[in-house]
Amino acid sequence: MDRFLILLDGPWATLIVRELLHGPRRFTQLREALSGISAHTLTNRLRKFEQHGLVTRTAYAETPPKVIYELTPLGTSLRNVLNAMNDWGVAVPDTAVMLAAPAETLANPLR
Amino acid sequence: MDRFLILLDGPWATLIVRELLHGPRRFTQLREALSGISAHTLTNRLRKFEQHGLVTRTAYAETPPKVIYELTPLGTSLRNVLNAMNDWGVAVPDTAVMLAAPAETLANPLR
DNA sequence: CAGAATCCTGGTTGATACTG
DNA sequence: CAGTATCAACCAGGATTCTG
Repeated sequence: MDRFLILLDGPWATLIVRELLHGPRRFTQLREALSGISAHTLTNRLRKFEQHGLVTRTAYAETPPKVIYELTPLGTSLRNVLNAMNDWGVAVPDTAVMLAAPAETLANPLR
Repeated sequence: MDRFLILLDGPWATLIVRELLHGPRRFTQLREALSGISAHTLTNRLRKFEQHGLVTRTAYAETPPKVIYELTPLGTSLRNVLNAMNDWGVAVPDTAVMLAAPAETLANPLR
């Protein structure tokens, strides 16, 4: 599991893999799907994944150029973990996280 | 799932929750279990968890003082996700991750 | 024992401008 | 289209020192 934490470092890393679980994607497709991510960040994450064997990068020498990113079997094996995260996020009501702080603090005399 | 990524930010966050899944722990117990973590980091993560309702903090006014951290039901509900991570780490052979990098890295000095 | 206070580093991320 | 280059900000994390 330590390995998981190293490979999927940062908030975007996980989201990128999740997107690629839907199938091969082009660079621009990923940028659009992950609204808010910068080209800089997306490139860095993809390079890291590539180095660790999670994704493959295929470039086509056309004009305009086309690059396809695809999960390797290793990358695809992350599906279960990503699903578990998703299930948790769906199952937990918003109020549970949002309204948690104040009451706890008051119930605790020492602090 | 986005919420998961925000709450369990950084490598230590996940490891701390995993340790608390084994039961309530004292501050020092956590430090020993998570060899290498600084008091600074441990305190910060625990405070964040407390604010978001993942753990409860109970302080006993003794000498020496004693503080117990315990997962709330919300925190315990993370068990499935943590298990999924663990399963992945165990299932993936070391070689799959280790041998994917070196050639790429040397040929491609990104920085 | 369980922190708090302070200073500092490294890595992720963004913004912008530019290229094959 | 798919990046690269550069500058800069934020935050997790570490090291150290010091309390109640």
